Amino acid sequence: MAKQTIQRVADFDLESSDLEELFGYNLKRAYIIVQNDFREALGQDGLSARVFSALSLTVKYPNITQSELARMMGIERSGLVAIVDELEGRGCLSRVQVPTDRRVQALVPTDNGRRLYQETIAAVRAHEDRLFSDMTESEKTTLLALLKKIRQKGEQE
Amino acid sequence: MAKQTIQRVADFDLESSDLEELFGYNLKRAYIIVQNDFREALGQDGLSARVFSALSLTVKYPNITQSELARMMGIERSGLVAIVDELEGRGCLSRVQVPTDRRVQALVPTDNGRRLYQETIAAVRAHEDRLFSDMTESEKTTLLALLKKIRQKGEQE
DNA sequence: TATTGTTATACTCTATAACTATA
DNA sequence: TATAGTTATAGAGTATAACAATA
Repeated sequence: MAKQTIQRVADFDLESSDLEELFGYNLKRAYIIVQNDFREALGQDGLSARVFSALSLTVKYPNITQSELARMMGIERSGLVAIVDELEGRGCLSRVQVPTDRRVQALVPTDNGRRLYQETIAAVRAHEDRLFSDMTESEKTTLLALLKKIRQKGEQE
Repeated sequence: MAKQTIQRVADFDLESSDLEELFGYNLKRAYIIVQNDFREALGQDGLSARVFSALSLTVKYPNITQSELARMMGIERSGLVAIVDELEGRGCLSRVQVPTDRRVQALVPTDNGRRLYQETIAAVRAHEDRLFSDMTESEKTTLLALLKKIRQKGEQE
């Protein structure tokens, strides 16, 4: 059972690891928890986080192009193809030819896509409400503001 | 140039997307920024975040086993093999037979491993200090506390 | 029976590079 | 020349399932 080792680790637990003071480590651990809960909440054939994000932005900005969407999501154009394929396959949006520029395909949400989005955003909010139920409103507001501050700093550079 | 679309997106930018209010989305975006900066800061042949974490815990808890380490890092045992292989390949630790339980191989940091760890943790702290330089001490403390609160909640379940 | 370390394997997410059709 | 969408491909990082050795 390697009791010695387990014992010693427990003894040292009082002084925390260097990792516990790092933002990167804590962000990752927190993110994994939220993401796993997201997946469980949306179930077997629910949307993945990235597909949900793409649907959200398409519903918000109908006729958005894939390049614009990629830029907003912070990923490469090429990575969006599979995401849009999935949303098109689920009947959530159409790729529509734009007469003024035939290179572009505007993404247009269908009624079905809008309906699925409303259902999904409700489920996502319920999952976050539950997972963050032990935070006060003030703590939640602060946390969001600080996360956005990191994003601003990162996007400056 | 699909000016219409770009124009409309810009117009709507005033009211923010639903995603901006979600913890999952903001955590992911923030985490990606910190992680990319970590990679840049540590350079071409620097340690990856996960290898750095494993080294940190091995230095802190010499003689830890791989199973314990996996548990602490929140990943599967099998995933640790490649990480420990890399650290062994870099001469940062040894797998040592434990006489009392011959299934176990204790991870023992070498002097070289401890030296690399000290160099790396200094570089990591410098990277985080720089990246978070526009936050006050109070904001940083609050952010860490709130991230830990998410972790506690997640690990309860 | 259960656990440790390990291998094989597959899946998700992402990036890079090159292609095509347009502009 | 440059851009939009696409394909092919590769690389992290992770999980699951099974195995041998050992408890």
